[in-house]
Amino acid sequence: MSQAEREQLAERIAGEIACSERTGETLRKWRTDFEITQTELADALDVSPSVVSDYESGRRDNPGIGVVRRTVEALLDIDQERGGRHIRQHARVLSAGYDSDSVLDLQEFPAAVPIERYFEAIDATELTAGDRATVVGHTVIDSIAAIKRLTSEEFYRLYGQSSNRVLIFTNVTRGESPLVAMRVVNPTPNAVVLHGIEPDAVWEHAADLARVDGFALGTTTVDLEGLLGTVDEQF
Amino acid sequence: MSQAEREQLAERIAGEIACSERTGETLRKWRTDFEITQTELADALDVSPSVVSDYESGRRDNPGIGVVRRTVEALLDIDQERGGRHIRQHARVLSAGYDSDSVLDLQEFPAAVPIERYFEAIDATELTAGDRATVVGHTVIDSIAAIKRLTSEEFYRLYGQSSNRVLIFTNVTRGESPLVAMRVVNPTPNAVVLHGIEPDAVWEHAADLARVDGFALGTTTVDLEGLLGTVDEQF
DNA sequence: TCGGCGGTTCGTCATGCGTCGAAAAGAAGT
DNA sequence: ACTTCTTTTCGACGCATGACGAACCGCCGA
Repeated sequence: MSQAEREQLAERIAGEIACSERTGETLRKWRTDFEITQTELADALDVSPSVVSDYESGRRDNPGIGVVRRTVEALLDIDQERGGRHIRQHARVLSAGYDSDSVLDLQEFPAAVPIERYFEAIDATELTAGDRATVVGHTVIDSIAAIKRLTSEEFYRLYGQSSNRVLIFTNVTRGESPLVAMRVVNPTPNAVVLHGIEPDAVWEHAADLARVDGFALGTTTVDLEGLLGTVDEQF
Repeated sequence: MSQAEREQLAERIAGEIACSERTGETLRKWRTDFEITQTELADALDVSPSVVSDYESGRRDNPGIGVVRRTVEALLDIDQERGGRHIRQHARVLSAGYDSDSVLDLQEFPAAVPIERYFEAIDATELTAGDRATVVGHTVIDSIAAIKRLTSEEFYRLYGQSSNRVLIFTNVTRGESPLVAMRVVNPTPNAVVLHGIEPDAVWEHAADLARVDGFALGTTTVDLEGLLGTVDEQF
């Protein structure tokens, strides 16, 4: 996490907070995203915990940018002290030019990983075996946020440059739209994982579509934080 | 300029302002970038011009985020009323995933443009003719900001995906580093333009290097605003 | 059942933001 | 030199922010 990357990340978070309708909620969103308690944040900011609560609950709307800046810096500082897992994760997404509401993680593995091994690690059930045996990275996409927020150029970039990777879609109910999207893009990823649903909840044609394009298809229900942690450690 | 793009742009600008050490200067930077006077901005915000001046001159450090948000919105509104040239320009850069301090513009032309015609439009002097006859887009890069701010991944993306394009480098003294960079990347662009220097100020080996990789090389001294306007209109 | 921990609510107070308007100083054009 | 437009400077003032601390609520683990 270079200095430049850190600054970019800080600006993005600060921008989101500053432009948010409900500052407090956004502030809280980022604190919880970084897995930091109000008390810890308050300590880092050298203020009383009630202050943090007051901001987040919106008692003061329109906080000064100083508060926002200091808060963001504190979040990043704390994460950095703890090894910088969240910073790294967001920085990866950012430096690839995406928005971390839609792209939850994006990672290159140092070496190719057999798909079975990957599925095992994230505790996925395989619905369809694919033609290609390994993956070299993964991209985790919030399917709803992506549909709503990405521009067509970004879509193109995101899906089109995902050969040899696994795409994980979160926030799916049956997996219909991700699978449809995969039919449209070219080249296709090596594997697709639908997150948060059971195998029997999957859209009936999903397996067929996966077969047509020759990618592996799986589902997993492990919680996302855990999933990302595991992948970070194992590959 | 979709709603989503506008919001993203707003967040970026707001983020930069919020994280800036000297808020006022950054506020001013963006206002002038959008070619808006203090008076116009004040009108849009429905406050007296002195208020705008006070912010920009830093009489109040630590403005509330409300001020920042409203200001950014006003800038975007005004530009939109005027046709949205600056918004479009920044949005193009953003949706390609770059930072508008380093990448000043990025544009796809509807049709391939002969390099001579492009050079003519931007009033460039050709130093070396290239192998390839046309370009399909241009990318304008602040060479110093790029060197200082981009991550290696972004560099790779920026230079590597620029085949069939023209790269314009601003903020050059002799054009040494851009030309060296071009030797390293692959594929190379179809043309390179050094902005802001006269032909005889160009680094002595520049033409040779351009010849090796077969791209056209030129210089231009027209001011950047004008250049971007012209390209916007003509192609 | 009782701490302990994370979080919320609220009364209180000083400081500084947000705003105005008037006056004046620069920058351009005639 | 005179006008016009943009920007700066400054005194003034009300009210919101930024802060504290004490009290309080829910939840969890022992």
